[in-house]
Amino acid sequence: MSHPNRERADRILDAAGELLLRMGYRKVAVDDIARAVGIGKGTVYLHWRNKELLFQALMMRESADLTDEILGRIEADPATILPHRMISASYLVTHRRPLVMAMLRGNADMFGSLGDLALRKQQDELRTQFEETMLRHGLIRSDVPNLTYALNASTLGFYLGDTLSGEFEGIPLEEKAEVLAYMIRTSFEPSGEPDPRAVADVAAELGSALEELVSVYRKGIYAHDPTRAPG
Amino acid sequence: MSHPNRERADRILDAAGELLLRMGYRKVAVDDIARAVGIGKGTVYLHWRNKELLFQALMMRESADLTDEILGRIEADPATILPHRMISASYLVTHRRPLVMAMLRGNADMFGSLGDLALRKQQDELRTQFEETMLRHGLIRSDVPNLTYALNASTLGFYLGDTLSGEFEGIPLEEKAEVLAYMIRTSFEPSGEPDPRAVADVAAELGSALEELVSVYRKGIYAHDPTRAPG
DNA sequence: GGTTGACCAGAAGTGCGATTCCGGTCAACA
DNA sequence: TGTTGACCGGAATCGCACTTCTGGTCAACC
Repeated sequence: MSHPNRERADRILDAAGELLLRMGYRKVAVDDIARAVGIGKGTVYLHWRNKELLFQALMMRESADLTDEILGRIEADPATILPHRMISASYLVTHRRPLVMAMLRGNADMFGSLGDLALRKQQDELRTQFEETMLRHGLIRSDVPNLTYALNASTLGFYLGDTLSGEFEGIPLEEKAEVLAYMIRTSFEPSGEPDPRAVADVAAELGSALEELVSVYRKGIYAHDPTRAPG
Repeated sequence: MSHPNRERADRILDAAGELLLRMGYRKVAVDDIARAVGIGKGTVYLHWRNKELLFQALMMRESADLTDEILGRIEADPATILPHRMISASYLVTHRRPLVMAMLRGNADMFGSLGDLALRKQQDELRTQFEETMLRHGLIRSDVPNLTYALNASTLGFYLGDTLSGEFEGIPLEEKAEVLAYMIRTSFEPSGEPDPRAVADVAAELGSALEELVSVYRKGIYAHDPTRAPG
């Protein structure tokens, strides 16, 4: 038991994700997943203590991949960390991942999967650090009232708009991302060209924070906890 | 039947609103409403052909009052029509009306009440006219990409944020409205002082459009249609 | 030691008859 | 003529027994 096959774990997660998209959390039986992979049901339990942890792992892997994607963009072009580019890139990357979108939408299904996870704290800290770093380097205006709320509320509608109403379904994702970028740039960034030095510094600082986040994610994916809760 | 008492109609709507807030659409029986007013159930049907129309009337009255409130502000100070003030004023006024908020939230309950109403078209036209007029008078920047979507998506989060998550519950409504105003002003309005002449013109133009809307609302409230649908 | 799948308990779903509820009508009444 | 409330039918809800499903375990097997 000491070292369950990591490659097999990934195959399990692949199958779980596929089934999740097709049938929703409720309808996916652990047995289905095992059969799809061609292993016994018990084997799944060698990897994760229960069904919920399995799906948590799936979401963590998805989040890790997503974050990696953003990291890649930052490496390719440090200016990606500019708020309007960072936020619109996140929007695009998120919307192109069906599992993540399903998670964002699926309030009813699979709640708790990431809801009460300790990762929330991690993500909050990242957000706070993002804002603080940007402010410190002058890449976000200092006169924005209630920055945290402002960013949240202004951005939220872009994520939720598609879900309800479907009024703007026809607009291509890229165009929506550009609208979001426009709004962030005009409302939250100073006018004029950003200082390249500041950009490089922030890219380094945020890059390592993101790498840290990815490693926390990845650690969580395969961490099956053999201890049993008392009681 | 020809002229059911208008004052009585208002008392019925008062009771309906109160009960609606307390128990939700489903649980409110027409009998409850009648009893609360102290009249017979049949009398209610002298005013509206069925329950749904009654609640539609309630929502129209609420919308009319709300619009009137905004009109009052415009009259008191024409500069209220500036996008950032108009939108934040609407936000405030809306959030202070429990019935309207209940309507916005209550997807499950009372759907169709205003959903498939022809008023949508009316409101869409108003929105379009708002944008078009603002652009024409130079009170909205002409370089905003996809203006309609931009305004919608940027604003939506402020209305929905409170509903889900409750993360920012502690922030006073006025402060949130100011954040919204800041975002609209910086993203959608030109820099520099607005031309007072343009403000006055737009105030007049939009004022009459809003008055028109109010009169459509008011007409709808008491308009019981004696004709019966065929079939 | 690693893996399996038959097995179990309890949770979730189903079917359906009995019951309650309530929107809408209309004969009777003031 | 305006108003009422008893009444009706259909729809929603409830109760409950019966069935199916499925997360998790563990003895047996490789």
